[in-house]
Amino acid sequence: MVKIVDVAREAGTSVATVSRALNNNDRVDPQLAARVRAAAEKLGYRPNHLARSLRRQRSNLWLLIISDIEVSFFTSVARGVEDIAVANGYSVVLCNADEDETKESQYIQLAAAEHAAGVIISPHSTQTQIDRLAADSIPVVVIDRSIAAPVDWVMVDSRGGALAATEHLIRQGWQRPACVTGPRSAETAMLRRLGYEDALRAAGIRTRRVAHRSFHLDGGRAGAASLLDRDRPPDSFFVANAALALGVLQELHARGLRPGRDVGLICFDDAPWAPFIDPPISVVAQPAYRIGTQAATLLVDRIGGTADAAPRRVVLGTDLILRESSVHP
Amino acid sequence: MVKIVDVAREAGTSVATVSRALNNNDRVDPQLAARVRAAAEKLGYRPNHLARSLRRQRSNLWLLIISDIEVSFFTSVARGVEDIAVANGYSVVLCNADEDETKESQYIQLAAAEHAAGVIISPHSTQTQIDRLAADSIPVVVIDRSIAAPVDWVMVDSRGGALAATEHLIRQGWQRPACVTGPRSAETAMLRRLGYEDALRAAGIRTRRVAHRSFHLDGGRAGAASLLDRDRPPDSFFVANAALALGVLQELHARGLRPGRDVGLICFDDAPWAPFIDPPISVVAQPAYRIGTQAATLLVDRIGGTADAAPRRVVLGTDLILRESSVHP
DNA sequence: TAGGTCCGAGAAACCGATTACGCAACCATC
DNA sequence: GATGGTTGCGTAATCGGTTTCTCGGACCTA
Repeated sequence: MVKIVDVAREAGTSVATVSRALNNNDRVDPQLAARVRAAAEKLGYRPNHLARSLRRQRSNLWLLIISDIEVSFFTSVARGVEDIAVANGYSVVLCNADEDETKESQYIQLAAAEHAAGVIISPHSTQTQIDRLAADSIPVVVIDRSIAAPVDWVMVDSRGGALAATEHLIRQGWQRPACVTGPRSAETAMLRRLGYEDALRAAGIRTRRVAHRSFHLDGGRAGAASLLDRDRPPDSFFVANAALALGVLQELHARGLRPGRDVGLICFDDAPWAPFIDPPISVVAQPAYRIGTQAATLLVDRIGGTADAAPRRVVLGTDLILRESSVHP
Repeated sequence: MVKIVDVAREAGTSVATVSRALNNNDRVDPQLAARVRAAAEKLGYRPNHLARSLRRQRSNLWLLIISDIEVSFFTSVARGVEDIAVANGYSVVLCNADEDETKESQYIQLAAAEHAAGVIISPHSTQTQIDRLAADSIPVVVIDRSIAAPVDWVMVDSRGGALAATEHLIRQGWQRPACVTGPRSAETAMLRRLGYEDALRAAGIRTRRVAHRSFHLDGGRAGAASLLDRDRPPDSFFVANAALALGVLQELHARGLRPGRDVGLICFDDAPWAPFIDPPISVVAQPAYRIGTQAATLLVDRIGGTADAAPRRVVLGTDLILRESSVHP
């Protein structure tokens, strides 16, 4: 492993000059700098990131802490984050907190131990200890969920998306829309419920048909079943995420109900399979990749800029993608 | 940030002893060790990973270099890797090479610069410069594709899986199976084609119906179209991965052909949506999570053990999951 | 009691970069 | 021509741990 002294010797100069020439933040005679660069090139010198980070008290690693790596929404986010990170000379450590508070807090500790340059996190709950990062002055950007602490965040307009989706169902002619959403503790679940209720209110529909379940396939199935077993069952569903929607689809299928004919169906998240289900599913698409790039851009700014600039909040809009599952016959 | 000298002062001992006590690899008086641990606990001491890694000449980071982060196969692998890594005190840097040779080689450089403890990689091609890692004596485990270099790897029995899938189609009564697979340069694409051909040979079917396309939706659609436009078109499809299968589905749909009635269809990879397509898709399931844990386990062993132990190769079997798309009416 | 062995712990070197500090050369000003 | 300010570069301190080296004392043996 060739190190900086080797380059210095080759170029006939000191290590300080090599460092300055290669990081060109300081004044070095252009000719000398060229000689240094040539020497570095010739020897194939690669700076040791560990040494550099130790001295600088800051590595060039970002931690991206997401709640579930197998959810396509998060992988798209991750891709967006990574593209921007790499373009700015950072590397991304992907951490899968798995909806587990303990794991999440371990990763937050890790960020400190590795002296991460920054953290992007979709917090498990409002209890998430963002302040620990602030204590080590590690910049943070929060995604997907809002948070009380004064930090940058990027969110999607969940309520607005839910409103648009439910309005669409009603405009199609469905009379009794229901909402299958996530747990009350999840902010996105609540916001999507609220958007659904906004639409009902606007349309003068009194009966709220809401099921809160865990954000998984089983939850969707159970939620749909409980709603369909009511006295005046719903004729259409607004579902708060893709995993839930698969469960709802299962239950509908089991009861011989076909979306786009017997019931209406629209859900959050444009999962890659949504167009290929029969019938293709109407969705509220979240700009997942853009959430990633936006969050990453905020982080780059925050790292470069002053630490105490006012927090910036970005709310991205959703797109309504209409397919066949929501059609009223 | 509390550091090791603070702990030493608190415990009334030297930094060397603190280091030894906390890493308990050396003999320290148990009572003293307890005092040190108590002091560390009291002060909330967290070792600085950068300093440790610099001295040890090895960090506790793994690089996981995968070819496409949005493919569910790889996210499952990633999850498997991460679970084992974290259990062994490592953290995983997820690197998305995006089927791009340049990006891949940058990540390989990064592994050296960060003095990664190990690398798990699904190599872009046989040209992948694994040897650069060997030069820095960074342990490597290769996944998904085999490779000439003497390294550990974990693969799936692609050929066997393809054989089983095609045999199944033939046994169902389909007469003219075709194969839509990836580019010739991809080993998995070729192995799956070979398995398909093994089955044809065994059944005495002469006509090979094969389309090589890129491993994407568009490739699947184009491949299916070209096969269906032949004089004696296929009546069934063995498709080499899930993205291709979506394209094939599109093309079938466009021509009014329904899997499980007009044509047979089976594909590699049990994508999360496969059971929810109408009709549900029969698949050859790869044990993606287990590939991850296996690779990670090999890496842990390799890091701990001698560097020049003989390379170990693991081939995991596939599971045939039969749903409706492959049924012969 | 003297001499040898063993064990635990402290002092100091070390990992490889960045950077504070200081020196020398050069230029401009009075 | 002395003074003061720049500029360009080298020396050495520094980041925070781990590990080697060394030494003092306890223990054992003769």
